[in-house]
Amino acid sequence: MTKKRQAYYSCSMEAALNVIGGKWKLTILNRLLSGPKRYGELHRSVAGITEKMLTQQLRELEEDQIVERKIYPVVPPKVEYSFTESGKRLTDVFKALEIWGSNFQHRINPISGNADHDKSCYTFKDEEQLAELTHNA
Amino acid sequence: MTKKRQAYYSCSMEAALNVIGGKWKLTILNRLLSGPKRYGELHRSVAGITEKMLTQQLRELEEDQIVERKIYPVVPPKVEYSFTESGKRLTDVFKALEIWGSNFQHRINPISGNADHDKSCYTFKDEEQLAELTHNA
DNA sequence: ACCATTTCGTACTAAAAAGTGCGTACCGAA
DNA sequence: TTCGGTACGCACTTTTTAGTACGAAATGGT
Repeated sequence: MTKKRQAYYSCSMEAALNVIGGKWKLTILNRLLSGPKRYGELHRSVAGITEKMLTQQLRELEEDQIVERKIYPVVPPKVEYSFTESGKRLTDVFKALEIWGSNFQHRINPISGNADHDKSCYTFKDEEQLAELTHNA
Repeated sequence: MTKKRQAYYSCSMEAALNVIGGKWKLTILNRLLSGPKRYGELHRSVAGITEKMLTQQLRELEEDQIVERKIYPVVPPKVEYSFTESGKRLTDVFKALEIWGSNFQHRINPISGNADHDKSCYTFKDEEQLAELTHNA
């Protein structure tokens, strides 16, 4: 059963949001940034996700051609997921979200001693760039 | 009744997505890009939205300090909504989403003669920049 | 013959988000 | 005194999304 989609988008932004908008998708995609991953690896590295949700989200990402699914004809099964070219281009979106989101969390919860709020899912090529952009407003 | 939020974000990207992730939020924010708008103006310009949803989404955006609500003490009531400074900084996120989403729609539905798919919700300061970025991959 | 391993499928349930419909306050004008 | 215009609030229903629980295939090793 493929995901229900809005019949109509008033603009491209909405289409993009729909693609990455699932509860687990950003986390899954983040894990794939460091290279292809097997189903089981993903399952272990995305804390709390059930197998059903993992499979479902991966299917949707595959359908949208964000990730590729490579099946090795072995037993027990081996399946690897990785970014497509189109998926790789989401990097700019991730960066923008990470920068704004980081500022947002500092503003909403400035005195939290909880370092969780500073976790960065996206690893910038240039870490200094993030630091700079993050604190200039 | 304020929106239920995830208790925990594994990273800032997720927090950001949560803020702009409502079904109508991108559209509403787009309308505000051209300046402050009254409740009624927004209602008329966002096709299909109900008053309940408009109010609800605006309340959430206000709570997250993305938009400001200015009440004029007149009868009948007059209320104006506009971006906060933090809200204005979402521009980078919008750009990234628009660029990627535009490519995505071309790829998913390339032969659609329907110009709807080309609607841009975000007006770039430099239109050429968009065109350039949109077609280079 | 039986078991372990890996990657799912699927019926069912629960929770969250969105949509419907109707009501309210305010005050000046007719 | 009733009416119009504006910006909502709220109870309820429907739709969508997420979670639970369990089952299945394939095959090499014991």
